[in-house]
Amino acid sequence: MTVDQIPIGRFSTVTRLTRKALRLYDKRGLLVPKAKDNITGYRYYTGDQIQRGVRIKYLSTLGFGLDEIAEYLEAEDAGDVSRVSGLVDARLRNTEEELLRLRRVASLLDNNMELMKETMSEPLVKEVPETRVISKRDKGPIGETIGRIIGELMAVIHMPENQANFVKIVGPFMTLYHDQEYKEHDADLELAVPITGKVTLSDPSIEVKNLPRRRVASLVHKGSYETIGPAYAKLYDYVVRSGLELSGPMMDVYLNDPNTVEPDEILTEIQAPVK
Amino acid sequence: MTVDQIPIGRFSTVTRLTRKALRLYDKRGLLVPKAKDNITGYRYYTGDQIQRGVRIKYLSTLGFGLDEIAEYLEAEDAGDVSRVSGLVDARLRNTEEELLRLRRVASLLDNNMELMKETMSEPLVKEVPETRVISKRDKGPIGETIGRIIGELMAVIHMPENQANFVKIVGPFMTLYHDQEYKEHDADLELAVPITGKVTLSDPSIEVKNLPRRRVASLVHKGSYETIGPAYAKLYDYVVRSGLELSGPMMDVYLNDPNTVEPDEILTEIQAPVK
DNA sequence: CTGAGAGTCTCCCCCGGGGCAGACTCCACG
DNA sequence: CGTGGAGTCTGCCCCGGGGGAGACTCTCAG
Repeated sequence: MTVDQIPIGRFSTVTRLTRKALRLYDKRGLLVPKAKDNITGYRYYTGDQIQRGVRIKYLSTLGFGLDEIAEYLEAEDAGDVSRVSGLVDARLRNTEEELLRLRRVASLLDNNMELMKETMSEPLVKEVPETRVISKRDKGPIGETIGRIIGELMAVIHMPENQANFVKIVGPFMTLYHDQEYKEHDADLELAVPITGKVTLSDPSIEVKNLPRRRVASLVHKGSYETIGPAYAKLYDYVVRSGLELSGPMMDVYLNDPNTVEPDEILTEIQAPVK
Repeated sequence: MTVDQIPIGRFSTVTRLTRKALRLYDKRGLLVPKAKDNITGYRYYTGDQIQRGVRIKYLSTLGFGLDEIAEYLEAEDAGDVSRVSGLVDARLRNTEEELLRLRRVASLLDNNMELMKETMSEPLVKEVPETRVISKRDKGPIGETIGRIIGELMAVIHMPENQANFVKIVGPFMTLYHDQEYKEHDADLELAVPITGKVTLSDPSIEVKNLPRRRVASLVHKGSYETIGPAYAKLYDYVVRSGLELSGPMMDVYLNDPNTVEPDEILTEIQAPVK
């Protein structure tokens, strides 16, 4: 069947994958042409490979990465329905997060910069008393990880034993940034929330402890997290001008609930520990 | 002022730009540390540079590329309001397109693959008569370019002279893919729409001509463009099985208006010219 | 049979950084 | 004054391809 000797250009038009992509998939082992003339190096695909090519293209427009696509196709061929739908669910969740983010971005671009003035309070230095908190420290991509850990802490607090012991949240959630630099994808984060009551812990990575009394420079920012930049700059400027020195991890304190409040009504207190 | 000797780690926390990003911006000339110890290579930033860093971070979360950011900041410093708002508008348009696309993707992921069956007609071979069209051929990113050219053609058709001469659209828009392979970012496209009446042309790149009579293998696909893959595969399979040979650019014919109809009701006819 | 034009090959640099290795440097403490 | 740990440096490979160069090959027409 000479019909089944499809060169890359033709295969490209029918699968709507670019040549560049096809060569890459060949190298990665994702879609290897059935025949390759190893004198000239020409790739020749067969008719059966079109299905796989189309599948790959589709999954790729849905936003799957190449490794995920390989896994997906493998699971599909093996009839492993749960693995397939797990991958789809994960992708759907990512897509929806991205949608939320882009909506925020679009609204910022739309009423451009208007709201950026006067969206923060004046910085001040204050004393924060010792606080009993439940907390967990972990590493990961900054946004997801914060959400995930908050969920885990909430789960512990709402366990029947703890509810029976009247464990209660008595202050806002806060994030401690333990890195000495800003990281986005592998940040070292600690989430903490003030509580009362006798807590039973099951997960060893979650602990109850006292955040020590500390002096902080602090400032409250109003608006979505994307616009928090100037607040950090202002707080730092204030610290330097006051002749103070930073002495510990920065903290974000979530004064209201970002999930229930409009994005531009979100209140975040930034605390910078000083000596 | 030793205070103004800010090493990269500290500068990173206060601007929320990663070190990697800062080093890149240095190399690209976007944000060059005021001082660099050229024995040790250590970068030292100053307090004034924080503003610029914060600006860059903000623009970058809005989705601007580094070149655009440089242009934006330059225009902003020069007080060139129109250039700034031009950049913002362009970004907003891109963001909104991306939102539309992600919404389609999310809905595909949600009711996963259910609709993919029976969303295309059986392929057939037919004779298409010679047709008088107004058309324009151009290169560019596939999605945008199609939209743009359609807009240009519509503008010509709706010019007063042409309306006075009863120029009318008498058939669906169609795209001819002139590349011998699939391209995404620099596709060679021709948009055409059947018309009647005596047309006055102003733009030399737009022409009125006859699409010659031709024999095509054809199939109608129902659904958003992301799911069109299997239709191409099926049509190609049909062509090969029928012992036919492809002989010209593939065409997409838009049987209804993608902008007014629900995404999964979109009808696209695919035509593959055969000998 | 030969040439031209179309198709294909590999290699290299680009985006906007992330992750890591190996080497160097800074600062504070003893 | 030395040393250890934290901070920083450069350089390399990775993502998922896009763009282009320079060389080779295929096929069709004369």
